[in-house]
Amino acid sequence: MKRKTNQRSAIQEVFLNTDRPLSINEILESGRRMVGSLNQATVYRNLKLLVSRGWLKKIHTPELGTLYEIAGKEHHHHFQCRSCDRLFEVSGCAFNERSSTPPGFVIEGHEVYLFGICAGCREQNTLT
Amino acid sequence: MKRKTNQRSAIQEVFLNTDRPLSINEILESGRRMVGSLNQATVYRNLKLLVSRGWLKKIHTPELGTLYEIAGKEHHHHFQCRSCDRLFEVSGCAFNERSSTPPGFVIEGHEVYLFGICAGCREQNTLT
DNA sequence: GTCTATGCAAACGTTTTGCAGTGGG
DNA sequence: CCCACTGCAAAACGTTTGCATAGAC
Repeated sequence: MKRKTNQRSAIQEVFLNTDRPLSINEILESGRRMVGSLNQATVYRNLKLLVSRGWLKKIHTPELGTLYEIAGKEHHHHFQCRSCDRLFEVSGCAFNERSSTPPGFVIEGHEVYLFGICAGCREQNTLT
Repeated sequence: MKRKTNQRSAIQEVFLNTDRPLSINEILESGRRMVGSLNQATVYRNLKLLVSRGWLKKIHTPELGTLYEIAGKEHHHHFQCRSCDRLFEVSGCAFNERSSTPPGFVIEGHEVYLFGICAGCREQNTLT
């Protein structure tokens, strides 16, 4: 049915070696270090496949565009640093779904995006 | 410096007449009812201007693409109905920023996206 | 040997830009 | 009368698709 290819394995490897959501270009660049011929179209096709398999999750942000992360992790949210423009994972959840539900609505899930300055950037600014 | 044009006024009018975030096409269609010649490029240019002025806010969702809403409203969040695919405003906020802050990070704001079934769609399904 | 997955290039939808002309101040 | 703003068309960008071929099984 589905064949195992070096390209797809490389793409999955890229995700297993990171702890934050990745952009297409980051995936393509890292993947090419493993499979030199790796093509953009192949990346797109495999990302779509892996999302439909439930292995990956798609994330959107206004500034960073589309990012992907491994699905099935523990419930968590995301933090976007407005200095280095990277998206980090934030563990835990301080959101109360029930108390936010408007009357008559059925809530099936939620996502939270935090933004500010990450620890690394904050340190650099302090030093200056 | 900045001139007042019928096109820009029409676009602002569109937002003042709605209570939910709008897509480019919704803005274009409604705007054309006021200024027939209204062009897509003009809409894009004015949306960008109004965002940079802080009059509008840009919102992104994976399924609905880019939407715009008036900025400066009371703090609120958004609910996306996975049946009718519309984005609603949800008042109030059940999110605790402080308890979600990873050590060393500085949080400046947050956004919450809820998804599920809106009251209208739920009613229809019940009737069936 | 079969048939899926790949690489390449063309196509696509959305957003941006260059340019000549319109119209607000 | 000036120059910001508009409309139009072309360009740019991210993503998808058609097709011939490489390579997994």
